[in-house]
Amino acid sequence: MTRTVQYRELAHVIKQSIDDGQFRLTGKLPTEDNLMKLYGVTRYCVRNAVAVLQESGDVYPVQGSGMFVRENKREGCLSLGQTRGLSAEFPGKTVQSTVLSLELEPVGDALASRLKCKASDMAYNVQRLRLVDGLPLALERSTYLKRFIPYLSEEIAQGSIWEYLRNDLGLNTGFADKVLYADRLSSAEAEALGLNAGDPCLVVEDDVYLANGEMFDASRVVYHYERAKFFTLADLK
Amino acid sequence: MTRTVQYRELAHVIKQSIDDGQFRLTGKLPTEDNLMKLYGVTRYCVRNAVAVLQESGDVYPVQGSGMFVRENKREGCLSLGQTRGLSAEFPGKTVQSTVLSLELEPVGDALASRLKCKASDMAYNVQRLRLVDGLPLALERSTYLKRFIPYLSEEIAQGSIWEYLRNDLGLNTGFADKVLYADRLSSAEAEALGLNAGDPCLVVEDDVYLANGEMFDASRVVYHYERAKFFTLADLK
DNA sequence: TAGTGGTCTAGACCACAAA
DNA sequence: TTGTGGTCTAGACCACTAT
Repeated sequence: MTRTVQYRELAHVIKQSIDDGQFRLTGKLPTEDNLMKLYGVTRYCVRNAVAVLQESGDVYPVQGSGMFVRENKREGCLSLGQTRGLSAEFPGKTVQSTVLSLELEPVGDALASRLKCKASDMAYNVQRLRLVDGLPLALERSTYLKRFIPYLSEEIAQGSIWEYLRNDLGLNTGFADKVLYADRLSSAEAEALGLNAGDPCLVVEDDVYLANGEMFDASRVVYHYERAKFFTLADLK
Repeated sequence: MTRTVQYRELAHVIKQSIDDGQFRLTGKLPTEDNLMKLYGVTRYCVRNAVAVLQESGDVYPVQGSGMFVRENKREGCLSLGQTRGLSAEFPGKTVQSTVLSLELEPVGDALASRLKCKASDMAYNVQRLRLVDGLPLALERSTYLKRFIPYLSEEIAQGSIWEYLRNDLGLNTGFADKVLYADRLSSAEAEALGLNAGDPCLVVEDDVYLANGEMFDASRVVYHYERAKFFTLADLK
């Protein structure tokens, strides 16, 4: 008998079935009763597994009727709700990063309050131009507290910092606060993105936290307004 | 003994306590055990109540340590995750709407596929300028299927359509798909918002669904880029 | 080692939808 | 009326944190 978490695994299996189109005929999942029998688990596990899929927007419930399959992404749009790094957003495409600068320096007064740390705390400041299939998509400036990210190099920054943090450093990421707004491009930003100063842009500012609630990253990303659209789900309950 | 849903009520009570600052000293909720004893409910109810607060971003869990209180809104920002109408976003301020047009007409080919209905289906098309404390914040064009919204008037549209749908029509709203991007203002849009043609703007396109999964509203809102910022939470698990 | 949240079992009854 | 998801009880043991 396996003694691992059952419901996450079950959620994954069901998600696979959805992607395989196994429920396309009815548009909904098997009943909880059937899922219990199919996978030999209790109702608790089934409901937990389905709850995972609800949160990710893969299904929605209709009491008395069933769990219906739902699209949780949009063609050509970046996902806002579940950030897993830009690389994960473009499965078929080439995601590259040009590292414009990478420095280890004190956080400074301006960011210290935002990062809830001392101004003298050390941090990696990274500036990258993110390219998708060779075209500039976004200009990113990110500050990682050294306390949590002990090492960062230009070579790593050229790839996916996100995957490095999770897979190599084993960082237990938790959640992020995001602020979005439209603005005008500065001349420096415009040049990097291949646009003109004053052109529109979409700005996303992230405060990123570990699972234990400690903030480790503050970032500001300026997106090319013609190439970046975002998709997200909202609950209206 | 009340036979109503306990956990929603409990969630509400806990939320009140949070807002009252009762957990400010420790920064976290009482333990599950204590909540059980405090409110005389089982652990199931406690965990469900806390799960509600987790989803809304009011708390986050740290296994072995506690449920910590978290900010789920940002000063001067609109909430993206839980739309309850613009009026609900500005508790202290005056939210007005100038109705630019309101017509009952067939959906037409362009919107029919998006609304998953026939082109001949009737719908209310509403255009409104949303003002906060007298200043133009956004220009909204929304299409409501008559099948679900049998009546709509200019008087209603001057107030909160959202509250009308929920409180008066008793509509059981479910969820919304949102697409966000930056763009340039057309001359008509610019004039309404008090800006210049070609200026940046933030566009939000919504597909809004009932709890049973039927889509009843398609909208496009163009926001004043200097006055509208959005705040949202992301899960990184 | 004690405290705290996470997972799981095996039931029961309620609320809503569809036939 | 039957099927299906929603709420609830009363336990048990596991995993992680803090001391």
